[in-house]
Amino acid sequence: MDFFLDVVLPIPLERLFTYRLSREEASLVKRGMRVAVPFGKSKIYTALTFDIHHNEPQVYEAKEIHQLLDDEPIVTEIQFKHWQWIADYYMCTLGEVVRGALPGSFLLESETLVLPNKLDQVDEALLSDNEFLILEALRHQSSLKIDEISKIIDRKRVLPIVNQLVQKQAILLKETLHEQYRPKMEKYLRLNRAYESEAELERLLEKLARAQKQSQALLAFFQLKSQQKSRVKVNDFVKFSGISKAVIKALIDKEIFESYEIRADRVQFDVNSKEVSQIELSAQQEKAVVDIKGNFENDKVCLLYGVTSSGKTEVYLKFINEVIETGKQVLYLLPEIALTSQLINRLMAYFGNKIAVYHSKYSLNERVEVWNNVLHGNDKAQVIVGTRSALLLPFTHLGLIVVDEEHESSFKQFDPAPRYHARDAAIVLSNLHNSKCILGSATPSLETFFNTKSKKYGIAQMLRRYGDVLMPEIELVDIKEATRKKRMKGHFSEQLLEEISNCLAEKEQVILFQNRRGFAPIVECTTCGHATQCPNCDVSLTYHQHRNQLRCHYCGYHMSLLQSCQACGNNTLDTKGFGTEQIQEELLKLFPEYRIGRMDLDTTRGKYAYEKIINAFEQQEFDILVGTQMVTKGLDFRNVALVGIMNADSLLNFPDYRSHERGFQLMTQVAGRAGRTEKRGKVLIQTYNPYHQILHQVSNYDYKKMFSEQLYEREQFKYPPHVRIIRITLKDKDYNKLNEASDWFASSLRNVLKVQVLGPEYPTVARIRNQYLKNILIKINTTESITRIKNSIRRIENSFNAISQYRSIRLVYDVDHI
DNA sequence: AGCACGCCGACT
DNA sequence: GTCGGCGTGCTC
Repeated sequence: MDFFLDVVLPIPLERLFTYRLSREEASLVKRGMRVAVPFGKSKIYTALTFDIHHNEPQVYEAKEIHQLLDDEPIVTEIQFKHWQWIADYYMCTLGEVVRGALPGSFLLESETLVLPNKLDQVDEALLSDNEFLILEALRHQSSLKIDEISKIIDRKRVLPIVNQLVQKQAILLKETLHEQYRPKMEKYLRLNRAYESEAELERLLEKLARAQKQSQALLAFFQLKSQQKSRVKVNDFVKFSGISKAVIKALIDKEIFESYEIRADRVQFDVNSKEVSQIELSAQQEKAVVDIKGNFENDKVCLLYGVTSSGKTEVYLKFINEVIETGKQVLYLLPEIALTSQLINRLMAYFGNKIAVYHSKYSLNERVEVWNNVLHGNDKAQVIVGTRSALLLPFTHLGLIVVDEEHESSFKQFDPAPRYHARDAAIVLSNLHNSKCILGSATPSLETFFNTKSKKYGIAQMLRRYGDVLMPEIELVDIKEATRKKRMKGHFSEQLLEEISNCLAEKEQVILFQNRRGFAPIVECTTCGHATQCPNCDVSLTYHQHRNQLRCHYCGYHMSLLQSCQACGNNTLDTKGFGTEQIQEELLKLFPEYRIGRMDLDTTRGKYAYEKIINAFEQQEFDILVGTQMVTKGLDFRNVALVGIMNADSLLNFPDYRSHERGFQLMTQVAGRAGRTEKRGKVLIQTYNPYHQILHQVSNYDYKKMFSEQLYEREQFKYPPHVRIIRITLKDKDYNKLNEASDWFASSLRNVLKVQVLGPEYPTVARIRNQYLKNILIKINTTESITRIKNSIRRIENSFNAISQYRSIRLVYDVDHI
């Protein structure tokens, strides 16, 4: 009987692909292994094995697989179920989830190599110039890659020429898979066993008497060996003895030393475990623990609503500790890597090397290692701290998921599919594992708080700060008035400047929050009002001072700043709006004797840039830190007495139903950075509109009022959590075609769905990378079957694609769009 | 998604 | 002519 294998390819295609298996392969294959399969004309792709069966496909000839890449599954059954849920719920393919889940180095692709064949028998007279060049190159190199050939003959389309040469039997093509993951090997040194006995050793030392360096090396080796009482690493030995590599090599060549390699674990931390020191909880924290446990007993997800610095982390630690004692795994999700360094140090102090970290700034190889450790249930990956993609790891026995800062919108994946919300997908995952789930926040998302109100989730509250430190005093500063009276210095009100001075005089630190990076968003001509636009996107370019450049934040286009206006030629360019860079600059002038740091996307590129800035600020190498959103994210600075929000209005005036909620969260979180020790901190919020209700709710710490007001508005205007939103984006570079097509799509939706359909509308940035965009919003009542709606959307999509002009238009679904 | 194939305008 | 651009269709 023949065997056939269905596989999932990491591409956005709905269906599985079927390959033929030999009997022997069939006996080896289990679901969830990687397999290399030929795909298309000549490529080899990595796929995941799904089902084995005997149903031979009728309409095509199944190809044979290329080779199995794993001995054991690297993906678990639960993962498949979870991924399938993600694909269904977020309207993408399983392949896209696979692509987002597997560390890139798991997904090998083939590369075509060109090899010489019967070069001597080729009649050179029959060769074109290009063909001759290729063969000439092959006389010197044993193989060539396609893009190398492209360089040699300086043209893009190489394949026709290569194929000609294959026909003339001058060359051969070979598809090669390159395994990208290499375990890191460490070199060790040992003494040849022949010299183990003392007699032999003495004879050896005599023999080396004239080779001074070599006998020194030998002695040093014994010294180190007795010190370490374990294997001797070559590198350690070199460092210890100062013996050169040449000497060591000579000894190896003489077969006195032997070198050998051991696979080292790439992901290593300095372990300074204090061994689970007892976690001391305050009465408030104890109470929260009890409340959470009560909810767990009813199998409920539990929200831990604790104000900033109420000590949520200790509560998590308590639960993590309990879970790992039962031998189960813990997943600790964070919105961004930014938070990890401080938190990891803390977790490590308690749990030592049971902590593993997983996020996108980790290298491919490191991610593979964490993946394997999780899959095999290794101790050293018992607690995973990571960003949303950590959710897709192969947990085998997950006991607890903590979603910290659950309100953060960065839990929702945006650009490539799968566009999943990590918080919601985490809850599904915890159900699949029968594990517990804690959501934590000082400013819960409306959705989550609403779910606690409707008793879907449980809630535990901590409304006082740890050690009963007072919440900082928040004051609103009316800069409209101050501007009118000409009492502003740049972007600073007198009041803010005064508070900063006081603070600095007391040797305390200041954080200033400005929700915009760069120097000034726009450079505008004051004569004609023209602002330079991006040629590829419908946005004005943003000015970045440090490179004196105008940049597009959407496509990365950049140009140097011109002296005069492109439109009218006048020399009257001026900046409008302001960013972190400009604030920093003004501060340098206002407080020349102090040190001013900046933290935003531009200063935190690179793997450790973040840590560096945070550490520097902690060590008080800066007096003032100017930053964007990043400074709000749960960082714990002891010595910050003052927080200034430069412009609250820019946080509230987004044309978006969530802007008030978000503004409240952002300001409350930044405010929480102030005065985390005994002394009461202070927060100044500069605004043109001091009567805004959100600002009052922020300054009174009135989350509940904000919640009820916003919830009411969401109800009135039909927004989540009262409805679900699916956003459909259509993209095309043909403006008219896009308009026509999106009208067609929207009216079909209206006809079929009988739910509210908004749009099509242009987004704020209506063109990105030369593609025009249009959005359609579908609002679905929570009582409605979302599956039914999605099926209808799919059917409409099929009809849409049946219209040939529309087929080229890209469709993007974003379920639960934020 | 990639990638080949095929048709069409822009240059060596 | 030849090359590369882009639209179209397919991938077991």
